[in-house]
Amino acid sequence: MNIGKAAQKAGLSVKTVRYYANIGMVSPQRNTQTSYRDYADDDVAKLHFIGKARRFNFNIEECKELLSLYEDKNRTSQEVKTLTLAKIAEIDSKLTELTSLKDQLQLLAKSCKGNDRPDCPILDALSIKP
Amino acid sequence: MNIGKAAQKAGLSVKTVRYYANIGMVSPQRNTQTSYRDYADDDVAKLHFIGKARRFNFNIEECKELLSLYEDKNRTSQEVKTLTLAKIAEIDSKLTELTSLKDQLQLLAKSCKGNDRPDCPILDALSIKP
DNA sequence: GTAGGGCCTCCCCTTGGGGGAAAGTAAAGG
DNA sequence: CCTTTACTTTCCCCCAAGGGGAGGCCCTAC
Repeated sequence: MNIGKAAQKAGLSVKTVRYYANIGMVSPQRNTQTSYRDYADDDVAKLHFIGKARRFNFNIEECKELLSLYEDKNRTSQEVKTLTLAKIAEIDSKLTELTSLKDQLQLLAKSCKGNDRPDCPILDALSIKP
Repeated sequence: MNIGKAAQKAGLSVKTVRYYANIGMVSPQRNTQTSYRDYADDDVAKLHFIGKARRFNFNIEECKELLSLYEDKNRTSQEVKTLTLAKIAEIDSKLTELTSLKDQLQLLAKSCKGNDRPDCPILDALSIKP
């Protein structure tokens, strides 16, 4: 099938699917006359797989790893689990960081009256030396 | 002072400081002979202010807003507080999203034995249609 | 025949700078 | 005074993960 149909089936944009082809992640056959990309059902399954992995915050490089594991019938489940745990840890540290930021901002916001006067503890905090 | 000294005082890289000059966020004087940027203490204070705001996850455009409020002695504290609350809300929605991702990944990881066998519920989940 | 839509490649754009080249400048050492 | 070294300048390319659009084929429908 053509790229438009494949993209639609996989729930991705045509641009995205073409990008994945360009970086060699999902390489469809080519129609020799038209040079149109020709996606098999198997390709669409991969695209769909990648789409889900991306939504789970795996980046392109990690998606490539997952995809090669997905295609390797001899992989161990441990290999996949390791990647997943690493991703969880990564998300966790991001969560910690964001939570800390939020807490600090909330403290600042609470200390600021938010009225018509110019004195603002938030700006004061941002100007304090280190 | 020269850019290196200013960057060091502000705790930023020279590249970053030059970038902020290029986008018109902190515009130092120029030495007319050498065309070296010449940072005043006031400029360094702004750089430092921006550095802190960036660490609070404010993007460049928001930093510009904060900076103009910072420089405007007639601003109301409400204007600043509004920006801060918006940033808190933004961080909050990011937290929600990441937490949901983490929960889903943890469910998957828990269901995967992580052993030498090839059967892997994680990959299975990624291949399920939607 | 021609109008529309789908597909192709190619190029520029995004954020917030990083890396490095080529060339001018300043400060320190012999 | 001369050289070396450190600093600064502008300029250009690079990152992720595509998005937007131009210009040009290809196919189908009317």
